[in-house]
Amino acid sequence: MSTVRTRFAPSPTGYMHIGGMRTALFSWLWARKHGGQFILRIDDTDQQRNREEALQPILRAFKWLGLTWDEGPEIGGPHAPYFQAQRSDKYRAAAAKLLAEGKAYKDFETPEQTKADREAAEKEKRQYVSSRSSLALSDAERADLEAKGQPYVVRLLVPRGQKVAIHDHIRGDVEWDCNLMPDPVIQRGDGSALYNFASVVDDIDLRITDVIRSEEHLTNTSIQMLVFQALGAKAPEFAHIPYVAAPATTKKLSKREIGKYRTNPQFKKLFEMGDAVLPKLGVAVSEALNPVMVEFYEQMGFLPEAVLNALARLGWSLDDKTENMSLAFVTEQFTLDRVVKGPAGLDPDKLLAYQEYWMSQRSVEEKVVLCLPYLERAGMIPAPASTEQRAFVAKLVQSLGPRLKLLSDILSYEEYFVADDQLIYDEKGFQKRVRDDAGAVPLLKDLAVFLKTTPDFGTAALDATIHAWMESRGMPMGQLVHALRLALTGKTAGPGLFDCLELLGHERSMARIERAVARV
RNA sequence: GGCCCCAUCGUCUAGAGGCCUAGGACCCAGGAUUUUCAGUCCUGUUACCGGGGUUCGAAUCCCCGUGGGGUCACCA
Repeated sequence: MSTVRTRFAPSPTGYMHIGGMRTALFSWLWARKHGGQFILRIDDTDQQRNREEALQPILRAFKWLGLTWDEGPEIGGPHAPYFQAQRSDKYRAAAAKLLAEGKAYKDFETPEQTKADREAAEKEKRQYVSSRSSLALSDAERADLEAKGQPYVVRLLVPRGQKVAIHDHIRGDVEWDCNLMPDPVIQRGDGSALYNFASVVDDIDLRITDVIRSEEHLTNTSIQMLVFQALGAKAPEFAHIPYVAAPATTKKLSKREIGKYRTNPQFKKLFEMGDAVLPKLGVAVSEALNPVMVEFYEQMGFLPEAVLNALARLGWSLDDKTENMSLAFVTEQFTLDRVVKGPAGLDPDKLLAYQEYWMSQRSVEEKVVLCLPYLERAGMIPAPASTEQRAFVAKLVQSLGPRLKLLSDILSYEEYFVADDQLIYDEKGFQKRVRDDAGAVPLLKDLAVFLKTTPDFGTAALDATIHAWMESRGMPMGQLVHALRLALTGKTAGPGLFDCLELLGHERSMARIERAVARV
């Protein structure tokens, strides 16, 4: 049995589609599960733009998620080049071979004529098939036309009177009637190859054994099978997995619908999170950076394992209960027969749930390392953070605990990074908990006096002393908590109160209490 | 329109003839814990697209509808 070789063949479009990523993941999993190779091939046949730049975000997404490739851009391989634009001679040679063997023919019909034929067939409600008028030409006539520079395309001669069939790993047996297929163009007038042809030539050349791709290619497979046959090559195994749909729909997730997705009830949340966070990092939700793109999730501070987990569970399941799975585990367990047949909508809520789980698996130290760049990019701490700052962030992350869901959530705790006189208050909360609460101000004043003589500002010590202090006054903690939190952080919610005090320390806590009392 | 694919809670899914008065997770709603929030722990609501078969028995097999989707290029 030969080694399993799968491939993913993106076009360098400047971003990585999350649905494409899911397809790539399944392909990667299949190769890795079998100890085979995963190849990245770039379909850049008609790219005018800067390839390098347009390719980077795609490679970046693979790297971020840890989906390594064995052959392809940056690393090359035994079947280089891996860019279709650099392989045109191979396609031309293959086309010439088919031409010589009579399995393809030069079609001198003008595009206008072909189009008219197609439309006529449509009007008469009959299946359009190629006229093959050029096939009736004599060799002399053909030579004459070529000599005169009459442009032509090369079409594959579809063998009439038979069927093409595949045994798809997910769809089962699927077949098409060749009598209903027009002869597909495999080479353009300018000599360049078309996708359905180039793709097959490459799959043969790269020794691809398993083609795992999105189901929108299912129909293409009929043509490709004929090309494999014409080229005398063994066709690979096919697995057409369902496409990823927009949240709560069965429609293919598309970059063109981004405007609509903003109002999609499930998707909305993600857009709003992006709007709130991304500007702090100096970027913004855009055509290239939005919840359809992998990079969005990276920028927002999702963990790779969360995105991977969500993607793996989109259209695939292990059993009736296993939800949280690492990439290594999924690699071990992945099988194509457990891929669901229907399209699956991306579920932002579920993704968030996986994110919470995987965040809970990370140590405080790990979270700190991952959060620091966010704070630095947002300018909340100076670029190379000092040892003291790192220690402070560690303490904050520790106190935040499960409140930190996305790495970028750290950005919403500015109150721990601003100067005391710059603190912004939740005015509604301040009104309710401080101004309108008759007991609040006197209590805060008394507390300030008491804290002056409280040297130990550790959470545990504060917990004990303040509880005792309140008890001595015959008051429940509830009386103090809200007003004090508002005074210290300007907010109505946050980490435990004693954590807030310890984080800010003696001096800053005192200053903030005084400022709060003064602004009433 | 032709061809092809698909169809279980709101969502992601389990289910390969009896284990199904359909299971899990997310979401949602209650409750408990708690100084707030978050978390955690309980509890709860909600689904087999419709109609015919086959069978002692169908979510599961077959057929027909219906619905959804993909694809029909000198795009990939």
